[in-house]
Order: sequence, then C-alpha cells, then structure tokens
Amino acid sequence: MTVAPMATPTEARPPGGPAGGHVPTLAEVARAAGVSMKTASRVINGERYVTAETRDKVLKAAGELGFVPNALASALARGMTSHSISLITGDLSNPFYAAIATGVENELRGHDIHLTLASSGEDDRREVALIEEFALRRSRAILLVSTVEDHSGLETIQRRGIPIVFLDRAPSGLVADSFVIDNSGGTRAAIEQLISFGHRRIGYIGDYKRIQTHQTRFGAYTAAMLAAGLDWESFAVRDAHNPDAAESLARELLASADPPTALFAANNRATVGCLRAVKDHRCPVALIGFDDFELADVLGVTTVANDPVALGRAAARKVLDTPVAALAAPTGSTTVIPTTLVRRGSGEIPSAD
Amino acid sequence: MTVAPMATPTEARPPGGPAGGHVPTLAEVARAAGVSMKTASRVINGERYVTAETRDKVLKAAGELGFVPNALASALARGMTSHSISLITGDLSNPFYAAIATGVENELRGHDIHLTLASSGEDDRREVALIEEFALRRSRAILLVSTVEDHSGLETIQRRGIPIVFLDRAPSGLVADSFVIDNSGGTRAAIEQLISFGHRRIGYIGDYKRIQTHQTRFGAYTAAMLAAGLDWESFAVRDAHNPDAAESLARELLASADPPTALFAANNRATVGCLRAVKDHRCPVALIGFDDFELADVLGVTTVANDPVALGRAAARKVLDTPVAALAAPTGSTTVIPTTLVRRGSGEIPSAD
DNA sequence: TTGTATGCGTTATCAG
DNA sequence: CTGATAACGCATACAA
Repeated sequence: MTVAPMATPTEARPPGGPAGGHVPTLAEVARAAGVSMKTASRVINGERYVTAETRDKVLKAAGELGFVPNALASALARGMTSHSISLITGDLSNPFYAAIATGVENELRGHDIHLTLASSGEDDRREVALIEEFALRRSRAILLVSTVEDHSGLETIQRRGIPIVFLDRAPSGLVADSFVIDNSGGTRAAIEQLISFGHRRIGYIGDYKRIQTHQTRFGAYTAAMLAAGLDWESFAVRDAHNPDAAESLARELLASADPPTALFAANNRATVGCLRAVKDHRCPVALIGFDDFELADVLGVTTVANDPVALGRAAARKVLDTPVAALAAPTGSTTVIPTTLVRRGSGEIPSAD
Repeated sequence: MTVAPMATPTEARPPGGPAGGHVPTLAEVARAAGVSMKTASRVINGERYVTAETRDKVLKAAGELGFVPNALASALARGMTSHSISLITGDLSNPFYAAIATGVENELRGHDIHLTLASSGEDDRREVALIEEFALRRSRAILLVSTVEDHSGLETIQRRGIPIVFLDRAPSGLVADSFVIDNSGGTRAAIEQLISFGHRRIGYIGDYKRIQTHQTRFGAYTAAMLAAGLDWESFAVRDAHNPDAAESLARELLASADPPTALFAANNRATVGCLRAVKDHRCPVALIGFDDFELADVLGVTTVANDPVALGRAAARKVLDTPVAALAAPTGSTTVIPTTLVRRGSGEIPSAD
C-alpha cells in the first residue's frame, strides 16, 4: 500500500503557498477563501450549517495553502482538554511493563488520545519529577506504576484536576483508583503447591522491599510457610532487582549448607535469574515464577500467570469512561486482576528430601 | 473484578488556596503580587533582571495561589517548539520494539522532551493516520518503524517542518535519515555457518514479504544458499507474522517428505515459534534466530544478536543533536547497527545427513 | 447560514 | 529593572 497524499495535491510545492516552511494559519485560509474565520473554522472542524459551496471554497484554499490545524492553539482556545494521557513505569524493557503499556495503548485507539510514556527507572525522585512534568503539560490523566512509598504529596496534582490512576501498585496516603494483580493469592497458590509436593525448604527471590507488590508477595510467602510450620528466614532473599542480581543470589542460596529444594521467583526478572542459576545446578530444583512469560512453555516453567495487558486496558478504560470531574474526586476503588497457576513441570518437581 | 473501596476520603483543601479545582493563571498571580504580568512571567521562568524582593513577592503569591504554568499556552506564545517526539512501532509487545522504545526514552532523559508512543499493528492505514495525527500535534519529530511500502506521500509532512526518522526500516521514495540493522550481513553469517556445519536443507521462517527488513533478510538467505549451490525454494516460508503462525509453518516444514535439518528464524517472533516446533520434534534440528532475546542463553539458542536499544538511542540522539532546520532537509543518511552471531549451541548442531 | 469581537494563558516588544 | 499592550492560532457567544 502506498501513502495517499492528504489534502494537498501531489505537486512539489503548494502552488500559491509561500515557499518556506511557513505553516499557514486559519486566518490566512479564511482570507484566501474570502470568508470569515468562524466559517473557515466550521469547515475545518466539520461542523454543520455550511453551504457545500462555501465548504468547497474553504477546503480548496486550505489545500492550496497547505493548511494544518494547530492542535495546541485549538486545545488552548477550547479550554485545554489534553489529548494525551501519561504512563510512568519502572522500566519499559521489562516485559511486564511493556505489556501494561501495550494494554493502555490498545485501549486508547480510536479515542483521539495518545500515550506519553516515561520510565522512572524505579527512582523515586525521577518519578516525582515526571509526575510534575506531565501535570504541567496538562496530561488528561496520569497512569502510574509507582516506586514511591508515600503518595500523600500527590494530592496537589489531583486538586489541579489531573486524575492519577495507580497501576500494579496501590497508593498509600492518598485516595485514588488502582488496578493491581492478586499478589497474595498468586503467591499463596504457588507456595502451597510447592509444599504439597513435599518441599520444606523453599527459597524466595524477590525485589526491593520498598516495592509494594513485593511486600505483599513476601508477606504471602511467609504466611504460607508459617502456616505449614516451615522456616523461611534462611531462604528469603529480597534485593534481586534484575536478573543478574537474582541469579547470583539464587546461586548463593543453592550453594549454602542447607540449600532449598524449591525456589519461588517473585517476578519475571527474578525468574530469569533463577532459571540461569538452576540451569547448571547439580540436582533438580523446583521453580515457580510470578508473572508469565513468552517462553515459559518451551522451558517448562510453572508460573503464576496474570494478565498485565488486561491491567493496562482496564486502567485506560477507566480513564476514558469516567468523566474528568468524577476522576478528580476518586473513590479509591481497587480492581484486582486474578492470577492462575500455570503448571508446566518446573513447579511439579517433588522434593528430593 | 472490582473489590471494595479502601479508605474513606481524606477531607483536605489546600491551606490558603482556592476551593474549586481552579488553576490560577499568571495574570492572577501578578495581580496578587501587585506586579505586571511580564514581571511575574520573568520570575516564573527564572529570567534575570528581577529584584530579589519582587521575585520573592511573586513566588509567594504563586505558592499561595497554587499556580501552575500552562505549558500549552507557553508553547503557543513562544512559537510552539513541541516538547514531545513520537515513536510509531509495529507492536509494543514485541520485545524488539519495546527495546527500541527503551533506547529512545533513555536518550530523551533530561532533555525536557517526552516520548509519545503508538503502535500501528503493522497496519498501513493506521500508520499513516498516526503520522498525520502526530504531525498535527506538532511533534518535534516522528520516529517511524514503517510498515508502508512507499513513503513518497510523507514529503508533505517533512515540508511542514516535521522531521521523520526511519527506524529499523529505510524509507523508499523519500529522502530521510534512517537507522537500520545489518540485515544481510547478519543473515549471511547465520546461513553460512549452518552450511559450514554440513546442512544442505535449511528452512527459512520469515515475516510478511512486504516488510522491508524481511525482504532483505530473505534476499541474503537465498543469495547464500545459491552461492553454495543449494536449493531453497522448498524450504522458505514467509508469512509467519507471529509465533503461532511461525510454529505451525515450521511444523509443516519439518513434517514434509524431505525436511530441513536446520532452521533460520528471521526475527524474534519466528524464533519463538520455531523453538516450540523444534522442541518436540523427533530428531534434533539446528536453529539460528535473528534478534537476540533474554532467555536465549538458558535455551542455548544461537542468535544473530543486534542492539535495538542502541538503535533507538542513536535515532533519538540524532533528533536531539540536529537543529530542526537541518532535520527538515534530511541528507538521507543511513546508520547501520552491526550484528553478532552469538553461538550458544543450537546453531552448532551438525547436519544429521 | 455566516460574520464580529473577544478570550484562552503566555511570551515578546518596547518604551519607561 | 519593570510594565502596558500586542501577538500566538484557534474557538465561540452573540449578532446579523
């Protein structure tokens, strides 16, 4: 398929138009067409009550001049309803976040709203700066996968009329809508299954404590272990923020005097690291990872699957469906995305003990 | 599944600020501070030539009123240098595109420029519509992973002063800068290695013909096969746009009367499909995939690695470093990102013949 | 159905 | 150093 030229004909330069990169204004179009600004505006915006004749006149002039409406000026004049919503995630190269972004982007299609994306790199200060920035740019809403622990400072933003929706991690110290994964349910299911397969020493490889989802997952892990009367303190590792860290921490754990017979990787980054660590370990180690991933089936990895794309979609839909007024006064609702334990083998290895 | 709301709303109004969600304007701040608009503007923008005293006065007023500058109005008044560049890719859930986006986003940090993202879904018409859209919104530049075959229609956009930079796929029928992967070099290296391992029937699993990178990769494949006097016509499959399609096509190929002993997967999507197909195939099949991926080491998959993050970074840097005037009159330069054959085993399986 | 005049929130031009 | 006033490009009561 070829790109169809738009309004303007295929000539090299707009015939009557100025040669330089000057973009004509609506006023110029109106003058060229011999009509008033308002009429030109009507035609350009496809409003009714314009004679076919005048419409043609205006369109012709617009075409010849190479007119392009100025979205900024338009937004300003009509009271600035922004045409973009912002998404702030930790790191786009993490497939989980990429999936969320995909969901948001998909949902936005056909709504004349675009996605502005930025990643905080899990850096508190950068996150705050980004929020400030997007608020300044009058984002219609800010979707936030937050790293910050206390969100009370964001109330200012809400009061400015810019809704903040929390993704993956709920707000604390702030009333705002959120969309999260069923972290405790998913973790519990995984740990309980490992226990049911006879494991008594189950390692936990998780991300920074301060990350909320990991607090929850860790809590569910310890609870499940305690409920089964098992010790966890010597098997939990909590600073595996990337695959490399996860790998070395997992290796350490497996090399200890009394190594775990099973591992629970608390997110997709940890899972990658654990897979590398387990790969060339002398005895088989059971493994369940939180978050599904594309090649899990090929590798036979049991995962706590969830649907980050759905999460993104749901959050975006919320923003699209709710009138701004209501969004600005959020109810603090929480939507939980369920998880499923997908058994592919690695989580069904019985304990060697 | 929506779950119960959490906390009760904290009451809260700003201490001295106005009650409604009204965002004060610069004029109001100026009036409150008892200075002119221009002076207030000076203070807010941190310009020089303001007494410390008046500065404090203005800042105090701004603080009390909860002033937030309006970026749109500002942009309009100062001649509209947009603060965002746009990236259009095929599908963000493809890690290759996510990596490109990551690179772009990383490079943009600290430049007061944000990334607006959209995916075309490899749909020609949507791509064109998006470009139109972003041009309308006065994007500072458009980074494009294009699906369209002929780009001559985009000249209009360039003439409007909006630079278009091509990522991963070069433009045709248009002069524009581009950043691409060394498709033929990478493919050739892979095929030649397979041949050197004794393979004579080498399957090719590629994406739609119309996608430029795949034309190039396919061309390199056939060239290498021909150079070695090998037949390829019965081993090439070219419509594997997603892992599922790739898998079934690969299975078909492997189930044929005279099946290939090696497969070349022409991108990361095809590789995933091929891995699934090869996994439970009765005899071992050599496999090399174009594009590296995270778990390639765990799976022992040989890949034609390249650096999409670097590609994104390079393109973004180009836009940031080049003055708009120069960008609008592009030289049509092409930057090629090199590839490396990363040997991990799957590509070093000798032919069984 | 069409036009006039004015405003959106900032910045820029000069003259004080 | 500071301030009135005119842009910026478009939309929109209100008239005609």
